[in-house]
Amino acid sequence: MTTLRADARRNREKILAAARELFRERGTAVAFDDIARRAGVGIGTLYRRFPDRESLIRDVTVEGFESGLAALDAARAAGGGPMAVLEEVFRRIVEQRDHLVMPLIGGPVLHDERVQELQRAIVDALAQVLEDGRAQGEVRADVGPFDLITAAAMVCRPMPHLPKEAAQALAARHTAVYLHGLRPAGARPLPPAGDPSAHLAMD
Amino acid sequence: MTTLRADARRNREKILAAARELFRERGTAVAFDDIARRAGVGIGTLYRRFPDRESLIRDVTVEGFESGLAALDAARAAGGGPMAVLEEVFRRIVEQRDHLVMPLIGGPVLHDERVQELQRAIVDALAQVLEDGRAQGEVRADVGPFDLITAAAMVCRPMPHLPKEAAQALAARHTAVYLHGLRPAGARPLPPAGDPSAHLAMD
Amino acid sequence: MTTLRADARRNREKILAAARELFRERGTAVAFDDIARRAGVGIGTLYRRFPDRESLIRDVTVEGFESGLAALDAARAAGGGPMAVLEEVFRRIVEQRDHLVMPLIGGPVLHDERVQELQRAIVDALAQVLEDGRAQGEVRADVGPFDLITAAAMVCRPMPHLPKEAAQALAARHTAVYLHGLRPAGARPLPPAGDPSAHLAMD
Amino acid sequence: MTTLRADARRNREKILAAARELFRERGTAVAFDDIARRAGVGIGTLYRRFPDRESLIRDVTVEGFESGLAALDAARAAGGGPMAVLEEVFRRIVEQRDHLVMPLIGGPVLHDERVQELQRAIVDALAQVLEDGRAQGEVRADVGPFDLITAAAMVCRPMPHLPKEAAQALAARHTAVYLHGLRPAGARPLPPAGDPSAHLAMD
DNA sequence: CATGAATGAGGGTTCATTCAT
DNA sequence: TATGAATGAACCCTCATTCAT
Repeated sequence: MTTLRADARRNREKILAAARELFRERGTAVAFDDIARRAGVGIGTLYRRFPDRESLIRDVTVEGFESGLAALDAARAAGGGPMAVLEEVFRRIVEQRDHLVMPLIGGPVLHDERVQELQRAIVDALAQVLEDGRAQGEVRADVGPFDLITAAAMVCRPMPHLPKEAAQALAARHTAVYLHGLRPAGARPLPPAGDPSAHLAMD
Repeated sequence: MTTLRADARRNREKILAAARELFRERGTAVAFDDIARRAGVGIGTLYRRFPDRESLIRDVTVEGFESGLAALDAARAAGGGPMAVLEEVFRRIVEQRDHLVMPLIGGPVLHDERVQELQRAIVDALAQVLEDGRAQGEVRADVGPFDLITAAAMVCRPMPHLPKEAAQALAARHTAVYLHGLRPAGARPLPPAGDPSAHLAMD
Repeated sequence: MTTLRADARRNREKILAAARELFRERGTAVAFDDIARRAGVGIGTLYRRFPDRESLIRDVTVEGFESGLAALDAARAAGGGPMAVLEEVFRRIVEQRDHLVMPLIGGPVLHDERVQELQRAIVDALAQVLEDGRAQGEVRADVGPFDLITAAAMVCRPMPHLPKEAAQALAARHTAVYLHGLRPAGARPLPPAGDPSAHLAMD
Repeated sequence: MTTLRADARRNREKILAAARELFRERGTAVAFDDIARRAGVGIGTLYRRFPDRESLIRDVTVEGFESGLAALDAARAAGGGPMAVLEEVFRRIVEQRDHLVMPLIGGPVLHDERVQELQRAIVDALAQVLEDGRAQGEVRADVGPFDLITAAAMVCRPMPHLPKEAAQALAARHTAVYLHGLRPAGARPLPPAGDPSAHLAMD
């Protein structure tokens, strides 16, 4: 996969875009024929590029992670206190939620190297933000990066029977309440977390 | 469905139990043969009792709603302030989360009468709890029953690649933060909700 | 498979007959759809009865062995000296050669119990005939049962590009020369055989 | 095919070698991709050199015939009586049997000119050997060149489930008995042959 | 009523063949 | 000329559904 011929590269992009849409609309079990049709390529091309469903899911997942990490970087670059950063991250994520396939913690995709690399970058950045938040008294101390990843995955998960706007509104409201819940005032400690770092993947 | 023969009734229960388990393990698209096998009945029997997938999903959904409503009633009966009631409801729900198929707002199941009846009962009870919460200054004013239903559905959704305990821990932590976010102090207003009552269903 | 329903049994026979024909016409890689069509059953029925190609090949093989054993028994029952018995066996086999799927020595089917049982019966019967032949000076001493099985398999193998009569004539002529070669007069010893009993299967 | 560029010629040889191996290992229906891969050329190159499967089979067949003819010539050159010649021919053939794709009588390849030319040369040479054999009383009179070609094809056919040595041993033993059967002493006449010259081809 | 056999539509996958690079 | 990407027909197999026992 070092360098792909120009047309092959274009096809790869079209397939990934189609898969992302259809995964969200109908789940990751969607028919390969349909993905190929929407991408405008032959079924054989899809199989040449992605020999099995797992590899397609993997690559869509990687893209989701990359978007998430980009949102995080952008939010931090925009400045503001730690809470403002978190709000901005989630605003961006919810905004794109139906172009995103946000991995949940755990699953086979975890074994992929690129996925792990992205995961680590995200965990590190979030840990930093949370650390700042704690230092400035804006964020409760018992919340960790995996809680935030879980929350992001939850509000990104498809709600197949709702119109896009309704789903987005519900996700935004849920997010707002959750973020408000991150503030320390009067908080009782959270239940223990186990070791969430053992898992990270798509739904 | 007025009165079923004793053995027929037993079969119905076995099928529903098997479906509930398999829906959670592998999704609602699971093969009917497998449901029949796990239930220990013939495939013909399954079809006699549930002529199509929709009707099976519907009945499992109804059971989920009934559990939710029961949890709600039990929590209210246990007494305590409104916030204590909500905490107790969610504690019960998370506890049973992998025996529950919790419907999200919206979807075809909405057209069923029994489902609507349960939905209304749940909405009414939640509205009452929230009303009390507002009156006592424990709960922010801009949260409605559908936000809570959404939250409950979210934390109940399957996380197929995680061991039960890990999923339950994540759900409990998420719930705790969310509930803490329901308190009014320092809250900024939520984004608008549209009309969520137009939808109610399973994932 | 203890007792099959009457119609299921009939279908099984039709499938086996179709498979036998098509295996001979086009090889064991023939399309399952075609087998089902020729048998006059649905593809699903074929799969229910024979979950994979191996099991279908196995059962056709068993039938081939059974025919071979039957030919052997009939020939021995018909009486005559050992050489007359062998001639009669091969005459019968060549006669039915295009209804037969004659296993060659070696292959995965060997692991099947029924196949091994038939193999042993055939080997024993042939060993007896050869023993008699040796005793009466009609058959050379260095030929064993596996040589005869090999010869039978060879003359039964399909010759796809020849009309049935031409194939049968060539097989009959080859057989006649081979059997003539079994007589001891002037024979030089055969090359060593290794351990042929380690193998037995279809082509 | 007048004169091929040096590298093109090399490619042609590599493809033929790969095809010969794979035909024997997995049959003539083997995937073209696999042949190209084993030959170390692109699939396009394979198609440029052999526009269809038939032409590839034809050329492998021609090579088989050429080897057979060479074995025949070498055996005759080695001298000895007619029977010694036949024994030497078959010894050589069996020895190389798993590098040989030996055509059976009949089939589409027959229409190729080079194939017919080789066939005629082989038939003529065998006829001569048999004629000598008859004259010297070493070979029965009712055997013709096509019987020998059939025998050679039979003992060369792949036995996919047997290790090379086992297959070779069985073939050598079968050949020895068959050749012994060619001697006239006490022979009963063979069944009639039809007109075998109407057919000649690969399995 | 319960059972499980039969059916065939549809989705998964391979591979022969063409064609752009 | 060599390459390998793209294509789609054809085969494999599962499974929802019907129906005979």
